[in-house]
Amino acid sequence: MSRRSRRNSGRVTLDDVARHVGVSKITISRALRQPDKVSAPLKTKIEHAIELLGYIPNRQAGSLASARSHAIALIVPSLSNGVFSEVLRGVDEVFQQSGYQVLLGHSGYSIHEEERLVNTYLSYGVEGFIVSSGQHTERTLALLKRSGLPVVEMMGIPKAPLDMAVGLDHEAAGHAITSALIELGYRNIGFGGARMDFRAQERLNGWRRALREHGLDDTACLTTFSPSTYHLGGALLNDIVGRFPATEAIFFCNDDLAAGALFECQRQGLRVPTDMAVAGFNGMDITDVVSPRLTTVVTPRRPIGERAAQLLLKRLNAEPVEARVVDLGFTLALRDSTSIERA
Amino acid sequence: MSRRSRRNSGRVTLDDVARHVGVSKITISRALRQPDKVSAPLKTKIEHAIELLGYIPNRQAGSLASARSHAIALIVPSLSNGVFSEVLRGVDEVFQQSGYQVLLGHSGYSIHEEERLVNTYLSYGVEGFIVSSGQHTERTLALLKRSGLPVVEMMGIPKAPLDMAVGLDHEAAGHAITSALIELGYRNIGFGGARMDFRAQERLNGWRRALREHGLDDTACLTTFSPSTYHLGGALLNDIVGRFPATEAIFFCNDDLAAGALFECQRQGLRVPTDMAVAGFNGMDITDVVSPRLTTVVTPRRPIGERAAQLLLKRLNAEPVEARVVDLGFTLALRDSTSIERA
DNA sequence: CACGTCAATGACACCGCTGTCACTCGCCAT
DNA sequence: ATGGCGAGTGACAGCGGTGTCATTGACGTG
Repeated sequence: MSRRSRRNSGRVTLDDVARHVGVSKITISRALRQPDKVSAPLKTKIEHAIELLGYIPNRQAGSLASARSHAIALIVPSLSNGVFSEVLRGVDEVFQQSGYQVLLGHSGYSIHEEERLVNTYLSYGVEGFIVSSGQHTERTLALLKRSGLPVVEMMGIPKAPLDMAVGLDHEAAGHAITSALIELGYRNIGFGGARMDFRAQERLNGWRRALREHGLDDTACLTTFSPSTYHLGGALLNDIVGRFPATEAIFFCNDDLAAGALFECQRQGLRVPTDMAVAGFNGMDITDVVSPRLTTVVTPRRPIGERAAQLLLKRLNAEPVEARVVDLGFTLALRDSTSIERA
Repeated sequence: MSRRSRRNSGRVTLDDVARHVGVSKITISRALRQPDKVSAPLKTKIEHAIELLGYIPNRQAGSLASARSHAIALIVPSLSNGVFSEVLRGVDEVFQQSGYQVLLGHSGYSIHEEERLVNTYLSYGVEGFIVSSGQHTERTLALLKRSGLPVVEMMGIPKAPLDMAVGLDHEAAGHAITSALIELGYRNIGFGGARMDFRAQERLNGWRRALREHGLDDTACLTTFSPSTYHLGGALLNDIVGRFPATEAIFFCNDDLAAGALFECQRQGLRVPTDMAVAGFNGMDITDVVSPRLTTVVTPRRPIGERAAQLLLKRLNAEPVEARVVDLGFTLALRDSTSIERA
């Protein structure tokens, strides 16, 4: 009697469970989704049958029938960058018990790969997006707009948000740290950048504005689009020192570069901060354990993830969202690597 | 005429495209999946219509109808751990052009969360799994077995592989690095471990075996299940030195701890390796840029990811797999942090 | 006692796509 | 002229669930 049609996949289905229990399949479906609508004894029998048969619901079929995927997409530029793994943790925490599945993708800092991912996730029927702020392709924008789905851009604060946004003002942060260095007495301040995405560029703009406001020179700037590594931090340091020997301090666009530069200084016997002051960006763990401890801009990575997830969740539940754009700010951590004890 | 039934989601469907072009929907489907079966002029018209209408295929429907999801699941313990982000890169690279979608999940080192993820991905109808080796729940094993899907365990070499496996022998690696330290002349060698998962435990076992083989003391061992951090590396160093003052060298179960210990030494003015030798595990970038450079065991993380993906892909394509278990080995990097220049 | 109400369950169509098989038509070999 | 063949296209029935509405029977109420 349990003969299967030719096309049947062989998996245990709702029908199999229903037949085993002797009820209709819709009752099984209800027992799983609206347990209070099914009588207790029947529910118990159904649970046993499910366990016995090893039934696993088919989400594809469920989503198709209900036009609900209960999934959202989170697209980050990189998964090897510690910055995003903390954001991810924040997002995960919020969505953990929400009943939504988080589909995670990484674009490798490519807006075309991002576009591909958006397309893929749309074809999966996700109900919302968390993407990182910055540039998107025209097509990405069109896809998101046409989908009508809620979108949260995170990390930066876009000038023209697609929908919602959570992050911080990277230009202001770059300006703040540079101003602090100036206040400490540094005059020849360089900039070292790698993986110059939109936000790194903004930090650079802040650095430049601060210097110009004080009538200081803003030529000691070296950047590359290569991925950021410790090694590259050391290389940038050497390049900057080589080309701009007067440099007293360098603001690196992230902590990896700053730490790499610090290590290079140690290797060369350059004293930090006496011979060279170094500042980073993000406030990663490493800045707090090296000697001297690294000055940096602490960014609220995990809160950004949490807040982005909360915003999206509210919109998914059709709850009102107080503010569509949330600036979570930043904190300056002025530490030993830029101390004032100079000659 | 384009009136929609009440249940229609409002999205553009294959039918909409078909009506627009004036052919049947199966032809549109074919134009997308088997382009050579559709005449050239028609194909062009179809492409235009798809572009114009903004049609995005519904993967749920497609998977349901074809009983193929073209997706595989990759479950790693952690996404903040740099080790796995490299594995991930290897996997991604192989699957990039394969037509398979990689669904990525992280278990947070919890076998119960892993079980939940396996269940979730099965309900998505994935066609294969890459999971990390080590302990699994009974239920996880049952689910995987019952599914009949190909499974690759990666990182370690399980004694009883579920199906396929790619990795290295962590016990042998722990033994090798400890033996190397002994050969260098160290006699009081400690072990510091955090996030003591299955593989870290194996490294510890290797450390112990090496010491015993040489009649050396194996009590200077401190471990914790807490997540591994730089800070914790420093704390473990202090604890070990405090409780086992004779310790001359410490093998840490990963590079984060080793680097943290090195930084703590620097802070305290302890000379490395003269006062204390330090070794790590994995060969992360940082080991190569700090001063002194850290001795470590270099593990083939990216190749593990690539190989795991290749194995899975072969099985998905029903190609023969030469070896179900692949040991990719490891390399000792004996560097300055364990140099022989002792007093 | 008739009636409305509510809890519990079922029947049926449909979500959007693909497997399968059938059909049409032009062309070439016989 | 006839038949066979392959390229190009279509009809139909699912895939495994869920939305919607109907049905049944027990119970409380005036």
